Amino acid sequence: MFSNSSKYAIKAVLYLAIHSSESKKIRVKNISEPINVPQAYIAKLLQELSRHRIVSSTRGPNGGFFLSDANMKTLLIEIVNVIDGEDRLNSCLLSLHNCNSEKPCPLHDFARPFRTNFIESLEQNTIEDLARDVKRGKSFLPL
Amino acid sequence: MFSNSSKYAIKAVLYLAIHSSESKKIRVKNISEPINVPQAYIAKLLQELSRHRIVSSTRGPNGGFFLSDANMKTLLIEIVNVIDGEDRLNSCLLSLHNCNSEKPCPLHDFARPFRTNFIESLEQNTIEDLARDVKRGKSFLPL
DNA sequence: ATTAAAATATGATAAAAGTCATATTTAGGA
DNA sequence: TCCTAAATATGACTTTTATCATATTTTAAT
Ligand code: FES
Ligand code: FES
Repeated sequence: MFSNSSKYAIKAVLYLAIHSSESKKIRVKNISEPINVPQAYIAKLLQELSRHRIVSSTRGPNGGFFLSDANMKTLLIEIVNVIDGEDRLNSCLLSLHNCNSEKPCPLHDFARPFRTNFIESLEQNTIEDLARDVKRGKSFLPL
Repeated sequence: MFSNSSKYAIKAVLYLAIHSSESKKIRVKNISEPINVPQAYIAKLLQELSRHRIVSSTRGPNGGFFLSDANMKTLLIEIVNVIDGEDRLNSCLLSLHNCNSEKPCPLHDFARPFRTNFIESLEQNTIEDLARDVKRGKSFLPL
């Protein structure tokens, strides 16, 4: 479904959503441990996310990563698209490329309802929404 | 969702379901082309499937692969499990391992209803069912 | 029996995904 | 201004997945 990298990215951004703010930056060392991802790996992913303005960062002493108010509105699909590319979630289950709902492949109907639904969830929900669920005890960490 | 190998395997078995029989064996050369998978690759997968009695085969002249009546009853999940292992479809979206419906991770509810449903389809439908859909014009090839 | 045609077993190579290492740049504090 | 702490850029290494190649075994036909 997601690549490993996307899972890591989501975990990292969610961690920042819950624990960081403009006035409380977190450095990569202190992100990697609680989300259980190798430091050098998550550093690279955060840099990529930063380039796409999905997370914010400042360098130097007391620098680190954080989510701005705007960052909190990031849709989950944006994170996945940046890391995995736009095709991964949409491609045919059997990788047939000229298939669609008019000419569905033999597995199309097994998965379509779910997939549509799932992708819509990713398109409609923000990081802020996920963080809120956690705060309300609707979903759980640790990551 | 599926690995490439699983997709190939499903395509190959489905092709056999539609075109082969005990009295009409098909050799690997004549499977690989219509399903659009490299010959050496699909050969290896068919051997693995054969070892697990998901397809049948005989060697020597006029040999080849085919599906016995029993093979036609193979559940789709069996193919996937043989090729991808049993965990791939079931693991948490964020790869958290101590998560369940009691303590769902932040993405759990996005995907669970659909995933359960999808896996059930794979557990309930056989290759024969897929082939029937194709024959009835409910779903389409080519692979 | 001999030969040829097929699957089978085994392993080598290539490409992609995941992981690690390090030199450079930026920003803050002494 | 100079030093230090942080992200950034770049690239090397490792593991997994995908792909290709080949020698062996089995079976059928002559
Ligand atoms: S999943 Fe194959 S046609 Fe839609
Ligand atoms: S998908 Fe993560 S807990 Fe179920």
